[in-house]
Amino acid sequence: MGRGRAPCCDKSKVKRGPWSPAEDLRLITFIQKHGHGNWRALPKQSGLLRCGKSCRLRWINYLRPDVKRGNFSPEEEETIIKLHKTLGNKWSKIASHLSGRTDNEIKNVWNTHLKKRLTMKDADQSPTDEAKEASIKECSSPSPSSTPFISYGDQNIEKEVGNQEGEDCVSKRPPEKQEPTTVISGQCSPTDEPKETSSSSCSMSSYGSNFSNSSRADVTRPQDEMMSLFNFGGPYEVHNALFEATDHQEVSDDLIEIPLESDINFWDMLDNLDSSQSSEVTQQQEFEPSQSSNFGEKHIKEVECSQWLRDLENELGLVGTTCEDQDDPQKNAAEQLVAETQRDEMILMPEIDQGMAYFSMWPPSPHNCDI
DNA sequence: AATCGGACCAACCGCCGCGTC
DNA sequence: CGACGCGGCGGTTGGTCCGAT
Repeated sequence: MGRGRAPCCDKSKVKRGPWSPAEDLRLITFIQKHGHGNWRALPKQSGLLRCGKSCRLRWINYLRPDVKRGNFSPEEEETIIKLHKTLGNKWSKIASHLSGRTDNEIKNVWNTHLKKRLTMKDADQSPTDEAKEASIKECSSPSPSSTPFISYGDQNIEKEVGNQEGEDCVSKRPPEKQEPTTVISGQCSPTDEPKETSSSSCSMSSYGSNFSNSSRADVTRPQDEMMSLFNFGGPYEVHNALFEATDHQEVSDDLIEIPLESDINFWDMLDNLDSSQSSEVTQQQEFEPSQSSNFGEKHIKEVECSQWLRDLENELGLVGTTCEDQDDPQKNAAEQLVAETQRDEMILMPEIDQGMAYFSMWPPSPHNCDI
């Protein structure tokens, strides 16, 4: 405390703004392999042009396997309201009681509608409007499809919320803890307020991904759509298996075979495909080759990468490219991909298929997403 | 069809607390 | 014991989307 605050990173050398799919993938892959022991060092080790804080934030708020996406269920909202009553703006504490929810997300929900809802209630002590109905619904008639997500297993919720009457709908709900990647069926629950449940929320479930939920942004943002195709959960279902292992720093390589930082070309290819990617600092500059050798699996990865690229090219119809050489084929594939991508304004989307990652093209426009 | 304003959310910023040296 | 580094937290902002006009 009271110490001069050192900047977390050199802002001039890091990329800022929205994360690209390639960056997400790189971060995910790196953390899968190595965990996130040191956030500050992570960007350099992974080759990301981001500050460690940004990586951490991205991971915690979005990429983490157990992060839950989508609309908050009425039960969750009720819990937030109650916890906020006692804890105030301690978003992280509140988040700790809502499994899969991040403080940032809770904060957003609070600031966007919960706060308004409460002020409406306060303004009108005898509400007869929608707010009242909504609140009644929330407590009295949870839809069978709207499984509560609250981690009621957190027994200390009642310690911290000591003044909870215990008569509320929340406390009456069974401690039903769901799998982190379970589809959030409540999104389309009839109990949801229409204004907060976009119709597209439901339709997105047709993606076949658990990332089906929710918010408008989830539906329309390219990276979200991309991730829905990951076959990941959470947003990234990558994981349940993967990240259980990651947390223990032991990831079996057969789980996901996305070429990691050992192949700069791969990441460059991805980065090139991302039109928004800044090219101020090259990966090569930031990432020292010696680091890649530390991983000791370079050769294996090259083979895997080669195989991966072959599949990729097959997937993309880029047949005819020889893949015997490690560099040129990749480069050719990348160049073709870049050309095609730029032409079609498409972005490479990865899929994980039985341990083999490959990419499929996907339409960035929501209009093209009616699968 | 175009414009505008609100809603929403991801990401950034700066401060704080804790652990380590 | 103080300086430093790092992670975490909460507030705020900027961008995007959508509905209303």
